[in-house]
Amino acid sequence: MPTADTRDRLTAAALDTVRELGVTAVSARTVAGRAGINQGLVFYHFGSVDNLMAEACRIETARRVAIYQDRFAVVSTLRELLDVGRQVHATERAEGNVTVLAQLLAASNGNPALRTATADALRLWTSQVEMVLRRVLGAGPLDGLLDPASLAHAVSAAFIGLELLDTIDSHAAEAALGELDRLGLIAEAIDNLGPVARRAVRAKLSHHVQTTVTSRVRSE
Amino acid sequence: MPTADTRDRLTAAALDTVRELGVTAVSARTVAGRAGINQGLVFYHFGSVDNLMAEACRIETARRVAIYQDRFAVVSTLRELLDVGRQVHATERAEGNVTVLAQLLAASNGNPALRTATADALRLWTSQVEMVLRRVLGAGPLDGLLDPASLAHAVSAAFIGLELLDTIDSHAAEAALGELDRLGLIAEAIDNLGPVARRAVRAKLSHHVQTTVTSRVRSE
DNA sequence: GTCTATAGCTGGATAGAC
DNA sequence: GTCTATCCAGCTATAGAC
Repeated sequence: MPTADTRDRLTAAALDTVRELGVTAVSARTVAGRAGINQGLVFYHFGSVDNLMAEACRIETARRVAIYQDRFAVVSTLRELLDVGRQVHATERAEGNVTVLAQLLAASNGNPALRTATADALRLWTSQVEMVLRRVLGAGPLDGLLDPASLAHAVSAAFIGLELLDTIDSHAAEAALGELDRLGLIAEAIDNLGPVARRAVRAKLSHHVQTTVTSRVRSE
Repeated sequence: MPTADTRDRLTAAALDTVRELGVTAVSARTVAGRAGINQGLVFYHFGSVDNLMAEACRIETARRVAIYQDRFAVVSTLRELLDVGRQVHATERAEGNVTVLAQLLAASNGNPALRTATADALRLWTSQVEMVLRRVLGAGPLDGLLDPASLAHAVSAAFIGLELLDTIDSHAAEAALGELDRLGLIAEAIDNLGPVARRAVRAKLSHHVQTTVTSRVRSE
């Protein structure tokens, strides 16, 4: 099946180009050249360079998310979530895939084809995170006070920003990630407080926060 | 002084282009055309398109940060910080300046001239955030357990990611921001706990977290 | 300082041979 | 399906008139 092979080589070459040179360096010529394939085939197989990028984004994200699915599935505490988060960050930074997503996200501005592809890709990540958060938060004292879906969006966005920061200042990104780690430990400590303190926190929270949650949910 | 006027018109037009069409749409022709100026002047005044973008980034960021400086200066509690954060997000989304920074950050990949400019620009924001965090955290029960500089990087990165997310899914970005708001309220509630609970939290935290902080600081 | 004109290049996209 | 050849648009950068 030589067709599939060519398509695969093109999507792989496109991702490599984004990783190493940034999205601005992507063109039918550079990508095809890297794949050792004629430039015209980009248009034969994908119609346009944007479509090639969109397809590559979809395929790669699905593949990466699938890799972590098993690890996400066994997370049940905040600390475990942080551990997995660190693993994902480390691996993805080495492989450069979150960077790819960040690049495509930026390039999606005023590019409808890419926009929907990156939105779909990001949703793959957030839905995974959301499932984990739902499980982790459901067991803790904050159950019902936070919205897992919204929090998942926040986490994903933070990850994207971190990966972008990493490309221009890796030291700062490393420090930031360590700090998030420490925030997680603090959250965990609060999670492990005795029942008296838990009730105190909940009492303080439930009024204002609960009303915020319900009003937001109602408006959706 | 007609020179400065032309330079200003070019940097302004460059930023407008990034805002409305994304960084990929920036070229000497599009920018100069928008400014109603001849294309060659980009090279006369700035030497290259990259340099124009870098300069525009520097100028604009300095201007935006200066606008919020007064507001940052009076922040002394976590809730006030969140309020200012919301204001910044709302204003910057309307004006599109954080989006510009996010775009340039992505475009900095493999572009040394832009890279240093965006790194400088981001540092302007983080140093502001750091000052505020130092003040806010110093008054709270977490004083000494968190590193304001690292946390400032994390906050800035999260903002960048949010603004990027906003361009492809504004609903998700809004939800994420609301959730961060709620996290802030929770933190504030903990901040306002009685002295007994405070001591309990600190006791839980201080061992593990403190050692993490000191080991990190020592390694720098 | 600003304009016109242009050289030289790269990129998107298509036609047609194989 | 893949390649060669090609057209055309748009881009960077410079030279030279004003």
